[in-house]
Amino acid sequence: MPKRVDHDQRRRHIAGALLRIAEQRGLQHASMREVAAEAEVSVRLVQYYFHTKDELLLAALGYLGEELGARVARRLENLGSPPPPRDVIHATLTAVLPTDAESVRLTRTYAAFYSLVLAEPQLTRHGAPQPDLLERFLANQLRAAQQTGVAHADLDPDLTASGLLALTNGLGSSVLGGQRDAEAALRVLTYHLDRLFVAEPPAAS
Amino acid sequence: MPKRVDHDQRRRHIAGALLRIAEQRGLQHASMREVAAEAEVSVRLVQYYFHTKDELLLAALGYLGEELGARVARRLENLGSPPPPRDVIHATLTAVLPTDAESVRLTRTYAAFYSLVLAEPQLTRHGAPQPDLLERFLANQLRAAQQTGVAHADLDPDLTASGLLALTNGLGSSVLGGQRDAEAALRVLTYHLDRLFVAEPPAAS
DNA sequence: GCTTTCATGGTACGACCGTACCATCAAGAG
DNA sequence: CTCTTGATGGTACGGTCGTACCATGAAAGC
Repeated sequence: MPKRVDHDQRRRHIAGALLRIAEQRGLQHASMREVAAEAEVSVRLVQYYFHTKDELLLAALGYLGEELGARVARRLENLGSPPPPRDVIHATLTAVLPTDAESVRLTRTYAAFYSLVLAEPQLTRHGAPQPDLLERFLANQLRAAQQTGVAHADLDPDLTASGLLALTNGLGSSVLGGQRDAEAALRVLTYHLDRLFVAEPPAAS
Repeated sequence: MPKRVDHDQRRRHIAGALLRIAEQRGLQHASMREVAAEAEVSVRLVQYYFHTKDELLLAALGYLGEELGARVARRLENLGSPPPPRDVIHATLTAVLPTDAESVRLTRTYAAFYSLVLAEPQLTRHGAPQPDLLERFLANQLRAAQQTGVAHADLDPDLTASGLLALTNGLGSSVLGGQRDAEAALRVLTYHLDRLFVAEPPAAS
């Protein structure tokens, strides 16, 4: 046997190069040659680890999803234990709002893939269950907040959770598009979050 | 002089072909040759009316903006006079939410341009003042609704208007992405709209 | 009636694309 | 030691891209 190589590491390295190009210059410039140059490997090697360009794109999108999930998880771990639902919701939403360098990078890269998967849905035939999952998570946090009395009781948790996620995505788009800066977006998000929770939470029992 | 031709009409015809391709197959497939074929003209003619591809893209984006503005205006005209602010807001937001065939077409086409202008901002150096304008319009409608007592008085009109627009854009993205159908999006939007207005408006004075 | 000029067609050029093909090197198996 | 095989490099092929170039009708001005 010749030298064995960690395929997963190589694939992540190359896919990372594609994600960097996608974020900085858009997927239009993510050709096999450009990706190879960015990863500092030969084009042949890109072909070797990803037999076709579609496979490379799909894998890169998967890694990107992993990165975003890891960011959300990391931010949730940094909260106290048990974390107040309001902090959980705030941390989750600001994790996907382009406010710092990492979230700008992630959301910009996602945006680069957005119109591609719109135009070629066969790339991701396994329907992404991610967003639905996040919505359910947020709705459950809202329900918990209602039961402890910190969130208004008359809220519909499902509709509110859907709205919060859509609001955050819309704000993120406007930030990336330059129509608003991150602080303004955060102000809008915080304002709407404030309206869901009671001003004076009941004294701890 | 030889036969004169209405340049504006020819440009709209060709740009319309590009917009059709962008909506149906994405801007990746909007090459000069494909646009010419879709418009049923020669490639030379596309070059003649748009000296470069960037000029074609930019003009098409402008025409698309015109179309969307016309749709919003048309829907606003169909309201009674004077139209209640709540109806104005609802009509404006549902105009940009992909609920019927026309709005799906418009938002899909916009989405196709989105990542392009993110990647190549020099395409639109004249910063689009459109969204800010729409936000101000919505904020003013909210203020009017507050003064007549149909909207809650403690709302911040600017932050609320920004939120409504971002919410609608986020909902639109999820509809186009297939994570939600149009009815579900409309349900979320209506729910949030309902929360802004008082349940029982004061009797007309 | 010639000549200018707008509108249009066809095509060629250089660049880049994704991918297939043909090699070579090196390390473990026998 | 040889042979198999995983990892890698280089390159060529067919295709499409945006654009430049060279044409040709046809209508209006003189």
